[in-house]
Amino acid sequence: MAERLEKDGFHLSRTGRTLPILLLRAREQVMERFRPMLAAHDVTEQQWRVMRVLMETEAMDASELAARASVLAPSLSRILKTLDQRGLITTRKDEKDGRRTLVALTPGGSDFIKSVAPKSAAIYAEIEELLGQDRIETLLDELEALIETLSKGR
Amino acid sequence: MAERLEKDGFHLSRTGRTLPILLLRAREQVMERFRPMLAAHDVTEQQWRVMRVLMETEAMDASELAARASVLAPSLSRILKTLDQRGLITTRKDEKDGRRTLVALTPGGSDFIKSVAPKSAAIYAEIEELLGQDRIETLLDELEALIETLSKGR
DNA sequence: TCCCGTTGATTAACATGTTAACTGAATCGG
DNA sequence: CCGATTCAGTTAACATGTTAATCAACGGGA
Repeated sequence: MAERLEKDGFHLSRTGRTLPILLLRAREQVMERFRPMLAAHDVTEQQWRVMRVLMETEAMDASELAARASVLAPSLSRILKTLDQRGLITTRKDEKDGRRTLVALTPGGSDFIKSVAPKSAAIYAEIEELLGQDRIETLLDELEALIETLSKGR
Repeated sequence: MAERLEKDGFHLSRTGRTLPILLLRAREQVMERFRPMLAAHDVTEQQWRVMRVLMETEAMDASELAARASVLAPSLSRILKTLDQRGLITTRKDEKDGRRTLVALTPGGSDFIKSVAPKSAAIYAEIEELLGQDRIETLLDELEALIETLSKGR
């Protein structure tokens, strides 16, 4: 049973020991290690994520891209505009369905990722060394289970 | 060992199976359950967090408040301005140290939290029921360990 | 074919995240 | 006591999060 605060007749979990806060702080600690690298290459975390997803699977429509990169549609619209202006991606209309926007990396975008990827991998390896790969895998499994359970549960 | 992508001579962990993404998605799934309640009371997630922290320990300076609520100082400045205008908190200068701003809930702010807290607790209870308290505690422990390790590790 | 509800995407409006610059207050060293 | 430095907080500027509104393209049914 989680520790509780009992005060003035109401109770709440201690703020510092709740899923929302600890998930936020954990993510913050992880991202802190990537931030200098991302800043050095003048890309935001979200822009990097979008390009990485595109690298994994050539072209795709904006909806799928948003879902895979965990970015909301309005944010993606702005991000794509920025990346397009920088020549890192291109967009075109889907000829089968005029509503969809197909997005793809340009050769320059692909080169960009390939040049930065080793640094990203190195940082992730540092984290793996600090935490231990087993513990990370366990944690990833539990996070996936949480996501699965909450996304379906009632 | 984490699964890897090998493509064009570079490799990265699969985007969908990394700490940054899964921590983000897990938090998103959790928050999704609180959002309707927060919106119904016209407070943002961060505003709610700030007030909850204030409820736990009467008054405190802005720096400590920011740290406990996991909000950056610039965001906190804006949040405090908003909450002050709504009459939910008050601020005053620390007489011992003129640089510090002391923040406290107003009686109205305290009442607000007490009135909303039961709904928040009910939602958290739902989540506990879906996931199981044991698994949540385990997850919270692992997240705390991750935070501890990464915040100190080199 | 035409109407209409749905869907993919963008835009708008406001709040927060993020970094840097800036202000005022406290502190340290000479 | 003073000047330089450090510290707490705010402001600025830009990017993203979040919800709602908007718009064009689809698609089904009368």
